[in-house]
Amino acid sequence: MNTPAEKNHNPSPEHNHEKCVSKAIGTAEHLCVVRGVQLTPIRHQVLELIWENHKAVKAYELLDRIKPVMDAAKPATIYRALDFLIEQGLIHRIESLNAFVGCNCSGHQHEQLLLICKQCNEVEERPATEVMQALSLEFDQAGFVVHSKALEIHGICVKCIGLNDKQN
Amino acid sequence: MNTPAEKNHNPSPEHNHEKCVSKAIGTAEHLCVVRGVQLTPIRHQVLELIWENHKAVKAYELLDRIKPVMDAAKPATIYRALDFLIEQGLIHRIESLNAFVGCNCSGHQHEQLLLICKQCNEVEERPATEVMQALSLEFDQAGFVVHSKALEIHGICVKCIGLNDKQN
DNA sequence: AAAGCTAATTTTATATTATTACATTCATTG
DNA sequence: CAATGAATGTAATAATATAAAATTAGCTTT
Repeated sequence: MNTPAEKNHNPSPEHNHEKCVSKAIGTAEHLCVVRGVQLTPIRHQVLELIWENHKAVKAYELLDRIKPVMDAAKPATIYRALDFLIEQGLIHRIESLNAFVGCNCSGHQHEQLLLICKQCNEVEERPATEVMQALSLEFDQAGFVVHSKALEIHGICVKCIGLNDKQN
Repeated sequence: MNTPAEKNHNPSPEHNHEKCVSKAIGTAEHLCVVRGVQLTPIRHQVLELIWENHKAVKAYELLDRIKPVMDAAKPATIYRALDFLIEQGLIHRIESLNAFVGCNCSGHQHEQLLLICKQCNEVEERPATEVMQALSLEFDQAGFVVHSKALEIHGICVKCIGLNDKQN
């Protein structure tokens, strides 16, 4: 029998996460320079922790994980870093989990459809163009002026379905 | 100058709220009988409080509002009632606000698009059929099996836009 | 270098939201 | 009417998030 941790370790053979992270961090660094904002050590650290994987991560988990490196870290330390990263569009806040996840859509449409797997906790972002168009029509019909969207879907991702099937 | 409360009082001339509430409560009572579940006094009370208006309301606000009637009420009292009402599809939980709102779509597709006004705090539910269809396609493409959806849009509703325009 | 400015951080405290656990009571129904 | 499961009462605490004031670090202006 697998431990929960093992069960939730769900690598995709074709996914090179090292590359994925370095791209995300690189883009973040570049964007901050371009925008004249500071990706300070704390912010950089938090962003790296978030990018350790593609799973939704909680603020206090980040706090625990940053403490070995930054003993003085307090909730406010984390929340301020998260606020900054969200403002800069470098991470998403997942409202329905009170959690956070790295965003790899910087520069494009930032508000995407989030598919959140209950089993492995990984989050897939999808631009979902048709959905967004249908939403726009809906807003027009309602006369509603949008400021922000939370489009969060919970279920089981394709990788976990595959794993589950194999087990039977 | 208006007080915030006055500013946020935003009645629609064509909306008969008394009728609206009695319909919602009536439907709830009926559904609970049909389903063989108990709409106990506490649950009924909480449902009525939620239906006082169409605004998103917080759990601890409900707690404060129920105390005059039920002095013994504690957080668990409210959260248990809310859990029941959500299970029965009689209210929605608004994930991005940690708040709740009455649901008038019982019997139909329960998961609807929620348009949440930042100014008056009212929530409009919309079936948004085209959006839902586009979402289904997206899930199929992703191979994702959906358990639940949170589709929450924040912005300014058509009534508030009208009011704001008049003020200029 | 000193003074002044701003953004960022530290620190402490506290507010807000939600759950757990266990005792008790209530409502059926066998 | 006793047994059972559902609902409630109660206390404590966990989990999430923010506020506010003091301090620091890095600039820039003189």
